Amino acid sequence: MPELPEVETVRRLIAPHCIDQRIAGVDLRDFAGVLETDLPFDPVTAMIGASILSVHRRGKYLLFPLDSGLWLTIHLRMTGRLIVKDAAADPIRFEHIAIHLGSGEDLRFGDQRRFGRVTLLDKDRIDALLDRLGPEPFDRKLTAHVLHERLKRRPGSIKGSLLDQGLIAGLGNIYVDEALWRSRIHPLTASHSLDETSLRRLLRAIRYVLKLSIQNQGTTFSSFENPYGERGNNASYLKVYGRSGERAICDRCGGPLERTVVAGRGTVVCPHCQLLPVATIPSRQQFADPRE
DNA sequence: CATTACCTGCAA
DNA sequence: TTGCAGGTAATG
Repeated sequence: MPELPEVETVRRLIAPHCIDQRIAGVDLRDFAGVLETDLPFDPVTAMIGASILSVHRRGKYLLFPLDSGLWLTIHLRMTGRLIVKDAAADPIRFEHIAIHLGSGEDLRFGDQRRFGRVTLLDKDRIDALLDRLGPEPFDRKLTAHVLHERLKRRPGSIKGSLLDQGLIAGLGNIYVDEALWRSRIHPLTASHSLDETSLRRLLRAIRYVLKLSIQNQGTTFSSFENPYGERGNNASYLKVYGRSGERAICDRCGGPLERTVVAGRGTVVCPHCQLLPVATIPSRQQFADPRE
């Protein structure tokens, strides 16, 4: 579910419910492993009584600095949901943790696939975590020139690079495919072969597709819900992601869209608009034994 | 680099 | 019944 626009949507909607709220209690349910910490004390005890100072997003992480100096972080991974509920409300589907706030409301975390994590970190650990992430896509210091410097000696496909949170933080499979379509770059293009002009187009496209989706409160494909249980409205604005199959037609040239696998992920391209340049990353299909 | 593992539900 | 899913870390 959640890439940068979905996580940002969650952040914006939960922030007014969380800021300056004291954590009155924490309930773990069937899956206690959802709450992780490296700290040498019990995270539940450490959270109770602390107040949430603010709600930030960095890449796909939600960050809650507490007045105790510790930081609560939440990563939704694939199917995590963060829902605001009255404390008396029934558990949400796949609920794993409820954070009771002083207001009488709860922040409920649920996750069908149990990949998501809630963690409690100290300053050093949060710094280490954030240091691993590349720049935010909207960071003004992130320019085509900077991207070029970082990509020009990098192996692998541009799609693989864009999915790497250490290069640029917050993109996932949906918005990588969308940005590549919009900038007419084939996902298999070798990262190092893109010149600054192409990267300027790519960066503009990344910002465009992210901003559009944030305006639409994110993309709901199957499971994403905002903290009030509502769907995002961005799916109908997608040009390629999820549009493989029969009459999936490129909005630009009218040709058929094509589904492949790049960087291990399902990928949709317009093979006409997104020209495969000379320098590409060999794909498994290209070298597959024809006898197979 | 690709593949596997982590989990579960759902559509084909 | 199989394969696939919006993510990421670990492994080969």
